Amino acid sequence: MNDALAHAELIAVLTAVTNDEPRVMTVSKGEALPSGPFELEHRSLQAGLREWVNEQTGHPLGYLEQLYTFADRDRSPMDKARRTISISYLGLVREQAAPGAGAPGWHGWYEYFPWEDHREGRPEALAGITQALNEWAASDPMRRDHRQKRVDLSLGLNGAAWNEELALQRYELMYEAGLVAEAGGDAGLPSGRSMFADHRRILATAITRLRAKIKYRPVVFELMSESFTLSHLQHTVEALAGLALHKPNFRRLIDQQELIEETGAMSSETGGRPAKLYRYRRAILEEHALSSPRLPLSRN
Amino acid sequence: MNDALAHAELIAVLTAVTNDEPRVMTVSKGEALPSGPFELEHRSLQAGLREWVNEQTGHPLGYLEQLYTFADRDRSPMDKARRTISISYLGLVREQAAPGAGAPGWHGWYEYFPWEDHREGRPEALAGITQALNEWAASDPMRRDHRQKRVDLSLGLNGAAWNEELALQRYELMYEAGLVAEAGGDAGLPSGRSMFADHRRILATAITRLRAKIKYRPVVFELMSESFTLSHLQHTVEALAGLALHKPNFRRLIDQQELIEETGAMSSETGGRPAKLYRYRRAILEEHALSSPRLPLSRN
DNA sequence: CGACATATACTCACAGTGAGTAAAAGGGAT
DNA sequence: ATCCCTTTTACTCACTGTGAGTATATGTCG
Repeated sequence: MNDALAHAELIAVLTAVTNDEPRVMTVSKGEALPSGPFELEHRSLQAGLREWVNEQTGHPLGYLEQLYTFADRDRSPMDKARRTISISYLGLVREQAAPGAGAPGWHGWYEYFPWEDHREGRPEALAGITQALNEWAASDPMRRDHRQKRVDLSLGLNGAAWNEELALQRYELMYEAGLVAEAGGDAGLPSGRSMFADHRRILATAITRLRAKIKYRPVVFELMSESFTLSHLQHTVEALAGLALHKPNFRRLIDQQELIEETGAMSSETGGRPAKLYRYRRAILEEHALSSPRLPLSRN
Repeated sequence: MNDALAHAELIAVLTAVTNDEPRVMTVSKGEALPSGPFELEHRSLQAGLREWVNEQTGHPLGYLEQLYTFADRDRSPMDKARRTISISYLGLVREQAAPGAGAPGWHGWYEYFPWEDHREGRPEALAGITQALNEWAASDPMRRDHRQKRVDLSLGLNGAAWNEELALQRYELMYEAGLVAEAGGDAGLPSGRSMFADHRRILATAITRLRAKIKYRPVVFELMSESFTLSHLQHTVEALAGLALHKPNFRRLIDQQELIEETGAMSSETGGRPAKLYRYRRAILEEHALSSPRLPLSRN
């Protein structure tokens, strides 16, 4: 039997939100995600990553979730006798622990994906990308319709609405069309900053996962400091989703879920009426199940 | 640096639904999930698994999705110089390809998890389990309340509703309480058939994942044959969810999503009024986004 | 031919959601 | 002090989607 011996490598996407801007921890001046070998002493993969992040960054790591494992042959083309298995994780870091705006190592999500931030309307970056993808779709007479539909759905064109969860799909579409630097060409488009190997793809995976998860699990609170205002909470969600939310309805949503409680204190940060401070009720997870999509049940 | 050399092992949870019963492919007379080494020739993990399943089982494999990767030290206690990394996958097999009821290698989900099938009401198996878990909760004076809440929520007691997606949570709770054979004791409870190593845990992971996924992605159709009746479709979903569904509402749900279309033919299988046959519209995935939980958007 | 079984079609009340408006409570300028 | 500006907080209203139940069509079997 051809016994497969392999390297195991852990890759971390550590995310924090500071100043209403989602950020990711990087190394090599923002060129790569932090990664390290899985070593024999580690109890488990998760434990390995935790230890390793602590050593290297000093950031206490709260929420941690596995993203994806891959071992494509193309990734280690040099060494034919060994394969590298990469296991990627998504980790959330609390705001207080995150460094200031200009601190080294942390870069904004939207430096890498300028077209993903729709908080102030459709970003300009999308204009050029839309045109380039439309041309790419038209360029293959055989698959034209199929390609055009993929483009429309991904970018929210021709009647389709923008869907923030399709971040990974969009990146892969641009990769396939050769619009990003990692795939060769980059015809002067605002196609965002590129990264080492497939690290930007991993970041896109993390963004997609997190954008989906905030809708049905209270993970945002892993990014918030102990107490916060409702506006602050909303801005954090908006930063992650890359969308502007409806204030009254956001508030209704939050308190009908009973996720938070008042601390009693107030905040007078932003030159308007002072806002109540809230804290997350951890106990909620034990009280009642969170709403998830439902099947049409029958009572008997 | 302590370079981590490791074995890579692929584990597959292959599921089909035959005769309205969800089944999983097994080896060793139902004692283990099929697994095999990841070899150097394989292009990628996914490709490796596909090849390997084809060789071993001859079943064409449709949908395939990564489940989880783990490498706990406890799993390979003998060999200290090498670690085994296990990468598990969920695969869906179409009904027509699946063998008959008594065929070797395929076993019903609910042999391993008798308490998970609520299609005909709460199964009897839950009575004993409920009692045992309540006793377990009460046995630790310090953590009593916390434990009791976990039990109530997992099993749907004291006001909580049964949530079919908690299959993994339930198994882990029973494991923690020492009620399953894999964790030592099994005090004569109907705690289901056990499996090699942590394979039953992996199966529980697959069940949980699939039960969640059928709600927001049209994966059921990966299990159906080319044409089917609405009742057949419903029974397949019910088999997976382990729940009875409300017929009129199930139908409404399906056709308002425009997932299927009539073939024109009829089926006169089950001694009542003949039913229309339908087929899945693959094109739907390109037409409009599937509904997912939504954030309260703002229009500008 | 009538009882039975299943498929299919329609109805109705209600809760949750999208969207917008109004009032409250601070700071700062005049 | 008063008025303006900003932000928080509170309330309203129409509408759609969902839970639940009932009625009708169309076959088979005794």
